[in-house]
Amino acid sequence: MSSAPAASVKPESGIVAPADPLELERFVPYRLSVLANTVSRTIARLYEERFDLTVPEWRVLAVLGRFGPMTANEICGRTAMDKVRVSRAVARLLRARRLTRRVESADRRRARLALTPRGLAVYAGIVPLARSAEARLLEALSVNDKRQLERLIDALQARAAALADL
Amino acid sequence: MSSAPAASVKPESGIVAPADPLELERFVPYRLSVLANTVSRTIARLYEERFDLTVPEWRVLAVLGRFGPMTANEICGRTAMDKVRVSRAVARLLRARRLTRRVESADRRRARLALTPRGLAVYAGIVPLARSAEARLLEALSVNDKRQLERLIDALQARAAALADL
DNA sequence: TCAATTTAGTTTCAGATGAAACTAATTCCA
DNA sequence: TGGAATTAGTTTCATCTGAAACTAAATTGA
Repeated sequence: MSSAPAASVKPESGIVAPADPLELERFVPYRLSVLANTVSRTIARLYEERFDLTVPEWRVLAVLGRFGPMTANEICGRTAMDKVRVSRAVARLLRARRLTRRVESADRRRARLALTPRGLAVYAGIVPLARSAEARLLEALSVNDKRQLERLIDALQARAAALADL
Repeated sequence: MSSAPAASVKPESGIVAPADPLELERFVPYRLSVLANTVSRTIARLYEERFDLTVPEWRVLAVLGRFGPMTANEICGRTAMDKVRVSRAVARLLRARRLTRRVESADRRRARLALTPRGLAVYAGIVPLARSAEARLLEALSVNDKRQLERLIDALQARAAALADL
């Protein structure tokens, strides 16, 4: 593969290529994006078809399965999804009778969402698949590498969140 | 925040919650996804509006800027994007006169894509922004951390790619 | 030599997405 | 009080997305 002339253009244009062109394949934001997509798609394949479940729906099940009933708003906070995504995921889960929804009498804008037995069964079916997929991914790493990875992800996430709301 | 009862359901249903519910917030695939999205959106904000450019378009400019003219297919290989995405990004860049397209006479299915001066100017304008955004993100890490990060990303990417096409 | 297959790239279709507008309920405060 | 502002959640709209079907050109092989 030519790593040769790179960006060049008629000299008279006055515009010149950067002396040091950016190498996309070493650019950390790009690599993170490609990695996260590869991983996400691989894991999603485990449950999408088998359980007719989208990624946002799986996340909703995951937090309800772990923490018990809560409102859509609380789900937003625990899944890093915005309220539109959560609303749609919840709507679809309700249609499939995987959730119930009870308007709170204390504040009738809110509704408490809970897994039905059917929803719980889906959740219980996916958890081991998700765990083992994660384990297979991390097989590539030593115990220490895994510790480092967690630490680095946390540090970067904190930093990225700080930069995001500048 | 209740970390209390977690998934439970009418006992007579026969379905029980996993003894050890999955903790989404520690699940590596989830964390990678959230991190990559936070980073991507932050960086995209730098150029989306200012240059009226989408992420796929930026990737196309980035590889053409670095490697010089190539076909859409070669761009696919260098950007981890499928041909549909590349085709659309290229179409939009052509409309904006940021690229030229010359059908190859040797094989008239292919077309050689190249930056116009205008496209090169956009590329040259973004490169320093991208670099400095990456630098600010990585400020959180020590020199050694950065080395580790690159190594871990590479290892995970290789592993994820291997698992993806099982 | 020419029909079948492969390859490059585009278009179509059926969702998925987020921003912004919206509805309905609650809270705030003059 | 009661109108303004806030909050929970939904809908609308315009765009993005990937799978599959498609077009056109090149290659393969009987």
